[in-house]
Amino acid sequence: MDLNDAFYFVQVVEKGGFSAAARSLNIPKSRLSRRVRQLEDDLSVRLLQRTSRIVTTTEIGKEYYRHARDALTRFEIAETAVRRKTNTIEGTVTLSCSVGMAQFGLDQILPRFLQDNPGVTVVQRTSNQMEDLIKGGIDVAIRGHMDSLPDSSLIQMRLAQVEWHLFCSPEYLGALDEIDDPVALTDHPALVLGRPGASHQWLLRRDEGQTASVPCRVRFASDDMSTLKNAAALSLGIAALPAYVCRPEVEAGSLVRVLPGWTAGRPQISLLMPSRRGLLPAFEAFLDCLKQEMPAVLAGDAEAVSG
Amino acid sequence: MDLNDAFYFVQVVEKGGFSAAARSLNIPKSRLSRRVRQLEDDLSVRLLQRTSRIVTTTEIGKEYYRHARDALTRFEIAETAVRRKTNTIEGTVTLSCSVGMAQFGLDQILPRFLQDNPGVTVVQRTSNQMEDLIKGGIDVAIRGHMDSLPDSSLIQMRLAQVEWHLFCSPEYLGALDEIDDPVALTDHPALVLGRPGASHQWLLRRDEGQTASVPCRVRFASDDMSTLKNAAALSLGIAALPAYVCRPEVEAGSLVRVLPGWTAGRPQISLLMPSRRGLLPAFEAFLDCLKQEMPAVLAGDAEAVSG
DNA sequence: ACTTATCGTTCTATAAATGGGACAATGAGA
DNA sequence: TCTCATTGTCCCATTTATAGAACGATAAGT
Repeated sequence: MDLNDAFYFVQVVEKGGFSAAARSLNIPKSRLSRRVRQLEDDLSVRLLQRTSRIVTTTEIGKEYYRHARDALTRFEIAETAVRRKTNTIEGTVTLSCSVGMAQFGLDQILPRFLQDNPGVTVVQRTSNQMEDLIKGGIDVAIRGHMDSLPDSSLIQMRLAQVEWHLFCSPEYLGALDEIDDPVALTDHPALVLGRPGASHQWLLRRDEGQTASVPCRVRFASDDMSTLKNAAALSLGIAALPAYVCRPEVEAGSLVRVLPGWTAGRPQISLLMPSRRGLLPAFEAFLDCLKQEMPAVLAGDAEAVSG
Repeated sequence: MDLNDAFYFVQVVEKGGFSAAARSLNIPKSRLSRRVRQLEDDLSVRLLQRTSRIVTTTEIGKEYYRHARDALTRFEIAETAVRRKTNTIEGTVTLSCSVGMAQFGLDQILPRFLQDNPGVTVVQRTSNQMEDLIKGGIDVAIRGHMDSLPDSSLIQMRLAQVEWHLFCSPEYLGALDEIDDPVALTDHPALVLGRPGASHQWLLRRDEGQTASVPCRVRFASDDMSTLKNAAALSLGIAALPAYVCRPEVEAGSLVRVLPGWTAGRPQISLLMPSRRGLLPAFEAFLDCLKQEMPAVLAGDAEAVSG
């Protein structure tokens, strides 16, 4: 059963003949003749009676026509629904990101995007574990990573490069006095993101390329950057965190940077998506928004903070 | 837009993958892969996200699926409606025949056929003019004709051969006494079927092959055989009519045959239909019924009358 | 009774879709 | 960690459908 044959048949019925339908569809009438006959053979029934001049629909042909016309209308609805979403900026974008990225990067960008694109729905799924995009039905993920991501079938796009710095409270820094040597931080209490092993160390790098590995004492480990910031502000130790995450506290004076000139990592922030094919305008608008806004929110201001 | 692609897509969604759908449909998966991709290209949108292991439906793919599934169900309904009629004896048969055939041949056959086939509807259209079957949406026509019918795209089937005889009332015959020579009928008042010209004549033929052309005087011309019979029974003249038409009156004694041994024509009764392709069981049952019953009703009994 | 235009069908070189295997990627199970 | 089975995609010889002209048939116009 070839569904297109039903379409051709419906056209012939509606235009009142093979030639008229052929003109209307801009296809050769030989095709119509062949396909309609094929449909009749498949159904083992005559749908049209034809002479060389006129075509009429048999009783059963009329019945088939009614149902087929109905079915075709549904297909048109299906197509229209899709085309509307491919022509207007609307639909749903599902985003995966880390909790930190959600709180300190996207919290500014997403509301603005939603305001600018009233037709778009955004579903944000925060998780500190990298999820399977395709299994999870995720359109796009934002991830930070130090080295280049492992090969996969996913499309990758670089969004920004951010810097991690060491932060502590002004009081804590005062106790340290003006230190300039990473070694001086050895065995200081560390406020660590994630689940560190038994031993932990800060991997620092100076602008000139000089590196230092500073062993430290894990005082507090958490998945949550907010809590780490608070712990640092309460002088519980030194936290390695993205610069953009701590910017408000640095400006407010509740946190200060330790060892300016040394970074605690320069991860790449990348965007991952399953495919580049057939992107909805809503999705492309979302990508454009991220590509435009993220560098300013993350890296650009991070430099401002470090300066 | 290839509607089959939508079908393939729906199958892939429902079976949860290309391979599963391919197994289910017993088609190579390469086709599914290609056709679904074609559909996505046509719609300029991604409907499925795929890795080498799993397939998930995108948001817009889900929406398209719902509508397409709906449309496909309608197509299934369309096909089922047809298949039911091709598997069971039901439907409508439209029949065209002359008024005389309706009154004196089919009046016995059609009610019996309708009783035997409760699912079948018969539409009878009586007319003494040959109608265009295809224009009129007529499935089958029954026509009498003397010579072979002109070539046409119609299918022809011989049903029976009938005899026309000359009839008059017993009183009228009594007045004639036992005539045996057609010439004796010259200028008798004729009760003529149809629209005769200024002059009219009976074309008679004897069993042995002898022929005679008898000029007569048109006293009454009508399209209606019933009226002609009545006119003959009222001794208004001599009518040439099909034997089967006058059988009841002959048996009742209100009409007698003039010149037994001479016939006033032996027209062929034929069945005409637009095509032999894709006949419904209901229609075939109708044909079978006619082929079986007509000879008995027309020719068989006509011979019995003439014997 | 002509001609002319148009109808649906048929024919055949050409273009397009197909099938089946090869392939890389990826989970499951050992 | 290392098979091994299975996933979806890609490739290319083969099959299939197609386009366009030719065709016979049929109304309409003259």
